[in-house]
Amino acid sequence: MASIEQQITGSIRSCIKELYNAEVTADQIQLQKTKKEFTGHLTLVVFPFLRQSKKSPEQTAHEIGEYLQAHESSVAAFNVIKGFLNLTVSANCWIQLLNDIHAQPSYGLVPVTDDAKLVMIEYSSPNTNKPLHLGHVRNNLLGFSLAEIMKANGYKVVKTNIVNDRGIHICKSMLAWQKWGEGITPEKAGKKGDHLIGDFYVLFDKHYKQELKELEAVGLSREAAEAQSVLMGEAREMLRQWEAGDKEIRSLWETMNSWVYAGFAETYKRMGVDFDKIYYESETYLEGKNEVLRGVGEGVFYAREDGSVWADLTADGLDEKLLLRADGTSVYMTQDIGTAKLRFDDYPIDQMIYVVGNEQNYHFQVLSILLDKLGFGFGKGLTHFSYGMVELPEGKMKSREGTVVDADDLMDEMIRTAHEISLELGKLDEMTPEEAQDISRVVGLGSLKYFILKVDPRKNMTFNPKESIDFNGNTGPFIQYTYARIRSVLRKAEAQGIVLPTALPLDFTLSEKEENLIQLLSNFAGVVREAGTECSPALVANYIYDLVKEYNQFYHDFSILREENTVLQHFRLILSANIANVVKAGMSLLGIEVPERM
RNA sequence: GGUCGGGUAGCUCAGUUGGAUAGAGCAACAGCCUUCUAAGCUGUGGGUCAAGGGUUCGAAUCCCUUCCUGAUCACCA
Repeated sequence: MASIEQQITGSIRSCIKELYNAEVTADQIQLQKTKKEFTGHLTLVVFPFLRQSKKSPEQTAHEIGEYLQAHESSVAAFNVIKGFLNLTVSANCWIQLLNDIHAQPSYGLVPVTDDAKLVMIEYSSPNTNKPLHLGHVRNNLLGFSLAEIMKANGYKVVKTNIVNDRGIHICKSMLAWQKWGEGITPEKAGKKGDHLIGDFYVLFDKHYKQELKELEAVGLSREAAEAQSVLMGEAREMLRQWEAGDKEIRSLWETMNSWVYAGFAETYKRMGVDFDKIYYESETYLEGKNEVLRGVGEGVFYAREDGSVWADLTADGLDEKLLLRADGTSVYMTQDIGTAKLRFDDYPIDQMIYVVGNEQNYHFQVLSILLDKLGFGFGKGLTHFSYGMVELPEGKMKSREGTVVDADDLMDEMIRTAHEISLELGKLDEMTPEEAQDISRVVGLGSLKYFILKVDPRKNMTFNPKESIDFNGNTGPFIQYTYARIRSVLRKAEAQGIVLPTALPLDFTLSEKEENLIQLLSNFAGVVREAGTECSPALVANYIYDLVKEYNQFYHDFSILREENTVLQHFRLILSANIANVVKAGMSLLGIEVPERM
């Protein structure tokens, strides 16, 4: 079905040709939504055609308007204000459009075909020495939502996670456990594994700081103290033993990591995100080293006298980048090269998207060039989906100062607050404890997710826990509430024995607001498509809010179920049902559940 | 200092390929529960779109300069 816009655009082209004998392409025609304060649905900006018409803007607009009214069936009326031609689309066109939407169960979503492009999305990417925090929450929500949006645009999607499971950081936790916690397990401590390991990491840092203080007290400089630290020396030694494959160390490492993974799994599950394939750096970093050495052999990279390996990117406007240390060990970049290679060996990836914070913009710029130099065709095409930091009203998050917001605590807090507010409002009165708990979960997590996703990813954002759980305004609960109310109306209609037709008759009158609602509703497909190219869940979020707000404002004042005119009642129920469907589909693109009642 | 973001109402944010008088929400104040669910709706006040210049019929949007702010420029990940 050609959309109304496409149909009218076509007519405008013929019009320009006939009236002014000039060819214009479709993208020269600016057909946009008419602003609220003017009558009409679609507005044509005629300024670009003045050159062809050689007449005043008003006169040109009038001529085009008259032509369209005569030749284009969907245009019922027009008015001209300055250089703007406002077109009113006929009511039966809108009803036809609603019928079309109503006939499509998954309206707005593109089905995935066998020959669809495959896009891999990497997100989350935690370290195994501490639990997930607020920064990860934004990352996880963006990554998951992005995957859903890409699927809705007809892509095959593989969600992946690269776990940074090796390195000095996990050795610090392991060492602290050996020294001050031998024998403790998550079960014994009554704690999630990731939190337990995080505690030992903090414990290491505490003892390390104390040691530095003591060394500085006897006259050593900061640098000398750091160099002499026994604790840090032991941690480094442990890393060396790990790399050498020491059985005991490896076994401890596996045990402790398994605790962390169990903890992560719980957090991911509650957050509602998942992965199709998990990579571990302990399994990919050697591959990167091989690739770098191959690069040296091919003259793409070069080795210095001390044995370290570098890439010279000055020709690309960047500087020189280290790829292997003098002792032959690999760095972050090396691992990412290895991981990229393994992924492309595993899957026929057409596009690779990395969801990683904007502090790594430079890293991905370099990675792209390095992969390209190594001959990987996908290097240049990789996408770094970069997002800004999450700050608190009090200022920046700093793990060392203990101002980190833990992901588990945060979710607990949101759910608890949702429960308290619901209870206070009497919303839970007629529910079983299980139902009440589920609603609290859906609403609490929904408000958190929506609050984070509605913001343009590129921007740094302030997360205000108090405001986020505000149940008014542009929030998840407001949308969930409207959805629940529509569902309630539909349930009651069914209970009253109202049977909805599969299609509405085309010849009855609609109010202007209802026509606008259909227009807004029909934009869903376009928004999803655009979000796919722009990679922005925020686009979807703000669209849903607009739609829901518009619906609420209009339908708040009268009772659909008491409508006397049957056709009008059917129309309003069908419109409501389709808005509910679109809201549900849109929220699901954001990874947010909608409740049947609340 | 180099590179890359960001700067829109007191606060949090929208603002489509440049289009009409720049929009929401929060906060403040004033109304609305015999109504399909008041987690809602209605109304009022609130702006030099960081500043200056340029491009044109037309700029929050594009270009240049300046200011503020964030990230990055590690043999950390």
